[in-house]
Amino acid sequence: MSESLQPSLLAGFDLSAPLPGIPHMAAVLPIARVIIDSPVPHLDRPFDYLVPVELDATAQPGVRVKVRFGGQELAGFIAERLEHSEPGIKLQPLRAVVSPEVVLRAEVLAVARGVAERYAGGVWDVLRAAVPARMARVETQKSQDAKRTEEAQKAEADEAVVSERSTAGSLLGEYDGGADFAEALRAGSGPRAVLSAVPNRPGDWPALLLEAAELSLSAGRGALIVVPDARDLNRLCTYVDGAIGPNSYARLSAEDGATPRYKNFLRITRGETQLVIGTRNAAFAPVHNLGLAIIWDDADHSHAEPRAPYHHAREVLLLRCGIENAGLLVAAPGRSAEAQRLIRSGWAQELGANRALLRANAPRVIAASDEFESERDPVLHAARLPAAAWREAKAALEHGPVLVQVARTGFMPALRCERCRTSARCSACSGPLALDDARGAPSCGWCGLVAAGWSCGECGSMRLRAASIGADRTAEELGRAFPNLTVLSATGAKPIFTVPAKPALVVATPGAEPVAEQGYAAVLLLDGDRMLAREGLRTGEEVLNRWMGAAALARGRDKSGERPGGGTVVVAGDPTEPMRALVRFDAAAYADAELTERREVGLPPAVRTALIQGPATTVEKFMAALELPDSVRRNGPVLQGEGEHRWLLFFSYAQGPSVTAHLRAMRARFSAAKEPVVSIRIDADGIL
DNA sequence: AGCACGCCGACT
DNA sequence: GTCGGCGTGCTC
Repeated sequence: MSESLQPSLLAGFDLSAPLPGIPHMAAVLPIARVIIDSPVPHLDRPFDYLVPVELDATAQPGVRVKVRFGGQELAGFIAERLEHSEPGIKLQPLRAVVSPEVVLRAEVLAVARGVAERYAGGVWDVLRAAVPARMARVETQKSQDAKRTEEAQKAEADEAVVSERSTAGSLLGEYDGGADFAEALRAGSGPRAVLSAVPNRPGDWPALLLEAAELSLSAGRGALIVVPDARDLNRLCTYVDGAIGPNSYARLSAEDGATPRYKNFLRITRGETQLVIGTRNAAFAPVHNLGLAIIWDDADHSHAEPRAPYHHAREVLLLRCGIENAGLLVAAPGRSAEAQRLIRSGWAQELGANRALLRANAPRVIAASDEFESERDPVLHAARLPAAAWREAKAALEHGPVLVQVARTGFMPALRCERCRTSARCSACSGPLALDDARGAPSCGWCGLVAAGWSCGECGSMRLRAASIGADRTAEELGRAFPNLTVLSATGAKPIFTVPAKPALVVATPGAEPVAEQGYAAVLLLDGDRMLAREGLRTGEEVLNRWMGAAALARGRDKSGERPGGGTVVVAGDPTEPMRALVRFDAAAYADAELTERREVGLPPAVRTALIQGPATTVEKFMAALELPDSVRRNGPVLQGEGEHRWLLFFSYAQGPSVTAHLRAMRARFSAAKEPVVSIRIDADGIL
């Protein structure tokens, strides 16, 4: 304190300070380490501030604050309170505590930092996904609301337990190793497992997941279930509402709107509930003492965040389970290669379905490759229906609804010149032309411009034909093949969630399939060849997982008339490996074979990847500056449009942390040197 | 994005 | 000798 005179002397000269003398700071832990809201990579680190005495009580770790930073007011979170800061830095005081609610718990911050590190991104970008926007109203009105419903909720839950629980046995116990897994959960330890769900069990997958979650709750630990989208969320929530009551858990989804999202988030962070069900951002939900995290259908692309740093909910949960010593259950109708890798590496155990269980519950699967047979019947041909599929559908329609899975949405989602077959493009932006219904004019899929007087740029012809058939067109053609029958069309844009147990044809795109009340009597998978024709490393795996998702909606095969007209799945197309896997109903074996193959050729997910893209000169400088071991494979530069370069790095899981940390540090250096932004995407889907 | 600090030229 | 140009780099 030998310099104590100097600061006060300086403060005396500081005319901008409204009050004379030094403001009063908190007596203990006067330093707040703050994570600031800045998109600038080299500012992606905490900064220290002084805590004024009047903010001492509320400025706790995890609260939202306002701070002054380089001449501007920024939002931030307090990461921790400290006794001392780095010497030689003149600290600013905190400007304000926005709300005393602890919205960023220490474990969640640790997870966010881990995610930022793994994806070479900014912590704040992760936090934006992890912590919902504040809705000030919700904070005050909440508590009384919770009290009021508590009584009703208890009564409701008790009642539900009586009606549902008595009929439910152990669904987990049906899987190999499932009983041990359940026992570990009940004991409060954090077991890790992967399973492919057997369809047609009581309550279906929602019952299975809830059973696992409740085992964790029974051990006094929290549970978290992450599903891909609103459709699955609604299905799961409906089941859970019926089983244990609507107030026994918190639902967390960005699609529910800012107010309900924040309201439910507060219930979780205040510890009012330990069971959370939600979509991808719920992976960060501040569940107290998390004991089990569950991810449903991790192969679904909705689990990947579309904004930087493009993290995947499965990877978030993997990190989180390590940090919080919680269990993990990866469950799906199929199997992702990533999930298979967890089994292979011994990190997770496989809860296998034995053949007897599968035989009793899986639908019958038929491969139909008889193009020429349906070629003769113009109606079947127009509906792209192999004769075998038509026969099965016709028989199944006696007993219930039939699902038809097609690749694309719309009516004619792509058009081409009738004469020379050049694909039809928009004259303004070169986007693909599409037709929405039988009568309308073609319009651009990108800019929406209506192409009234189209003529082919190659040959001058003015006539168009369909390059692909969408769900709506298929529905129309099927209506002709099956007259007097209800034909429904379900797509992402026009969703249908459930259909009654009555004869009907339900045409749907992958992921948009409605659930049939007592299962579909038949499921027709029509566009396999088209879906498999798409370029891409993971096409086969994706198609199989989409098929498995739809096949899981079919009834089980005939069991002594208990369910008349047991479920049949017909898959149309040329015989392929994914098709054989579907017939065996064994996505795990397929994923395992895929993983073996990827390991041999050194491609993801047997290895990890980093995609580096940006202005050519900057990217080349960036690549030259990287100091990575020779074992990191480099692929590039690939020209990417106007003056853009793209590189791809391949590295092992063991190298992962050091590689992503290095990329992150290098990006910060370039940012500080005012170089243009280099985009980095780690383990991006669909790039190969 | 602002703000301080710094090195050089013009003017008192 | 002092004031002020804006260029570079840091921001608790």
